[in-house]
Amino acid sequence: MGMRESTRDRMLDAAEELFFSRGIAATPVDAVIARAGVSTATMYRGFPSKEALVAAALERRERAWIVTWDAAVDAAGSEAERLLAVFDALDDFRAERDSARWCAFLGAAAEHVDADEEVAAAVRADTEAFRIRLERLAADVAPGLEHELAESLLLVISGHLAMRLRDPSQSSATARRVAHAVIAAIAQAPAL
Amino acid sequence: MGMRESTRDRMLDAAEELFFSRGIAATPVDAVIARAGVSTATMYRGFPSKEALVAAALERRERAWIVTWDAAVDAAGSEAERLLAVFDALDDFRAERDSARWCAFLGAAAEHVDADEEVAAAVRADTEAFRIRLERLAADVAPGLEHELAESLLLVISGHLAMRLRDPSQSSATARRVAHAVIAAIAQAPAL
DNA sequence: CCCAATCGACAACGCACGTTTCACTTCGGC
DNA sequence: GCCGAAGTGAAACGTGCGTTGTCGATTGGG
Repeated sequence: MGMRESTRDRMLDAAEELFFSRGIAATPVDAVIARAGVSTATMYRGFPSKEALVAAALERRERAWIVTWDAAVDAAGSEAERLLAVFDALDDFRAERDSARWCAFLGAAAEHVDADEEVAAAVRADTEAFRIRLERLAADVAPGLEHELAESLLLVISGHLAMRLRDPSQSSATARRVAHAVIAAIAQAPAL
Repeated sequence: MGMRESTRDRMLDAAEELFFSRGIAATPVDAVIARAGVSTATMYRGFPSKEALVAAALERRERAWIVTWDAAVDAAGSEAERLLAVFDALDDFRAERDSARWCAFLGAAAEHVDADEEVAAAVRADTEAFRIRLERLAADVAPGLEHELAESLLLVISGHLAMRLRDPSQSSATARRVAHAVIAAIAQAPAL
């Protein structure tokens, strides 16, 4: 019933590269199959549907993103720098793969509006994981206000990713500057 | 060659409501036609293609958004309040129409990745108009730094809209707070 | 009142895409 | 070397959708 790991990897590689750079709806299953060098039957034996393939690709990307993020946080110094390291991770992640011109989860959320429970669940899981990790880092910078700070930073990061959707070459400098202002405002004036 | 104005309006009403709430690709032309109470032939006599209909709906929405935004700016007091009025306008715009649960232009950008010149042009035009109007308002708050401030606020607004994509009921409070911090940081420390 | 423009109803075409099936071949552990 | 699992290649199906065409009814300005 299963499929060989190398085959599965090739399929997910192709799915990631095509779905998340050209768009999910705009990429036919045939294109993924051709890119992976796999037959139609093989794909449908490994994944029940296109949607399942999309969800699997999203989940694998989520795990890869966490690894990149963790590495950037570990490389940072102060608590504030560890919090801002998410922008380094964003840059690293984009540099590593062509398909990360913009956020796959943002794109998936925009394409699958109210439908597709499997994909929607992956998007929700990503957002939640993101928020929780931000809160953990924010607690070291602004104890007691980590919820507020994390929510604000989540908005800044989403804004950066949304800007990238229109202009994929956009640097993270503006986002970093905004994030810095937010951290300063919350950390320096905790009574605000 | 033309079409009666009332017919065109009904078509654009239906297009806006369906395309921008359910998604463009997920909405067949038939659905728009049915909703507008119009025949297939009539629609294709007025618009050469689905893409043209989408572009026309985007352009009309752009104009409506500008009206809402202007009204909110005029209702505001100080220069800083006039700059922050964009969030009031965002709330007003969403309250006025169901289809404004999230940003139509953000959604269109996500769905039409590299293709569709007509739609892409409308998205670019919206982003540019947005930036220019923000710069004009920002010039009164932080003279000489209006480009920097406008770019930051554009990011904050995009972030708010992206968050709404995942949770359409999200209020603009967080975005407003972040925007306030950005304005304070740039206006109070112009040498930064 | 008339005529031309506009519109509605409906059928049809063509195509692209997701999915299934089938007959056959290759791979890999026992 | 055997045998089941995994993969190939190609064809086919069903369907949904964008688009076109026809034709009779409706409309509205001169």
